[in-house]
Amino acid sequence: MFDTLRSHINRKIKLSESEFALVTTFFIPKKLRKKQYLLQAGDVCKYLAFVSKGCLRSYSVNDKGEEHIVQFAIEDWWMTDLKSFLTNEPATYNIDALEDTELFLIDKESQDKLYSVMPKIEHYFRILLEGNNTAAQKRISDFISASAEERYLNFLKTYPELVQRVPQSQVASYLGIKPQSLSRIRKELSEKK
Amino acid sequence: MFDTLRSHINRKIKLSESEFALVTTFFIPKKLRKKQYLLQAGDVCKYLAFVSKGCLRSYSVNDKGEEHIVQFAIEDWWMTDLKSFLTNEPATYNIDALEDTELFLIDKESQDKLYSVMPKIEHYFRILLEGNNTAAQKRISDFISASAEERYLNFLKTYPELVQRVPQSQVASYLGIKPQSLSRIRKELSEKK
DNA sequence: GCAATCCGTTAACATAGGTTAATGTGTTTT
DNA sequence: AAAACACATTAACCTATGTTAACGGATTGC
Repeated sequence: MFDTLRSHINRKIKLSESEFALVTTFFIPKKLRKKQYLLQAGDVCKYLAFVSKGCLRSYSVNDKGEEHIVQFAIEDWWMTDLKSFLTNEPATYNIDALEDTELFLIDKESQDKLYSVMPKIEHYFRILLEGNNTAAQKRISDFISASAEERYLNFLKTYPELVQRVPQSQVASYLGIKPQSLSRIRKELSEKK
Repeated sequence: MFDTLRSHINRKIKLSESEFALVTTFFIPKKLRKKQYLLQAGDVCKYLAFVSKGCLRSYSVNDKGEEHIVQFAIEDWWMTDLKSFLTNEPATYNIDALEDTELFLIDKESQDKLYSVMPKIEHYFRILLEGNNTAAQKRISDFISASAEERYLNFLKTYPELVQRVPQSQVASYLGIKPQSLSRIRKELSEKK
């Protein structure tokens, strides 16, 4: 049941059978159908989610109704609206499923309790957060200094699995451009080479 | 000497006098003159730096020689090239001082040792990383969905101190636009209202 | 105190990406 | 099987931001 989570945690820290058995008691399994929400903007984000199978996206919707994808999460990724999760403020992002998806959820209180009964888990999340920070840094760097075409090429290189799995319009949204523009960029790229 | 660091840490966790005295032994004080480098791209980033006084910036330089500011750090902020610091790979960013600056430095081994002798410090950094992640999320969100004008207004609101302290051209670089464009945007804003 | 440099402004022109709208195709719903 | 929908493509036109270049005031260095 918790195999995916277990092997992900074991890649960063070492836990015994019984320690991991204890860890699992803090998580709630949950399945989402394609298009189903895990979180809607305005609600408080109560859970941090580990994707065991499937694909999620988090996105904002502005006053014109335009969606902008902030993050994708496939197998072995964690997803939440971190700010809302940490502060209990209403979420600014929506999270929903791009495919039928299986998750393990943990709420903030359980997580804090887990930290205190098993400090190695805080260590695990600290390492995870470091990785997230470097990835975010990279993405910001890209937005500051790269053109849409360069960002698309970087995306292809960094997340080749995702390109196969999510509609092109969703990739465009993640890159901060319109689907028509991505289509044009792809055409130009194919003409170049 | 370590007052600024102490009060910053004490805002997140509680340390006794003697605990904090131990913590300080892990840090190296350092002063930088304006324009002096803390890190040059290509070198390995050995230190995580706490700004006690002054102002740093981290930035990339592309093949055309254009600089793009990834982050500012004033009093009470931490600065590093996180990826290089964690992996010992050559840094992709430069870090230098925009003002005469006073720092406390810690290297990776010292930090890891500090985590093990004082787990509360790992807790402190975990909380710090969470805050960093939410700020990065916000900035990415801004790049995906906001115009240069909106990003500038957000910057004014979020970092009013910085607008006073750093040259406008540096703010433009942080926003991902050219100084001339920021100048034009400011003009349009002043005409509107 | 003078020269050099940095910094912000402005303006004319260029371009990447947005907008609108039409078309085709495959997929879901009924 | 038909209708409705989701998704990608293309094209003509529009706009925000980039580019190049010139100017002037302020600051820094000698």
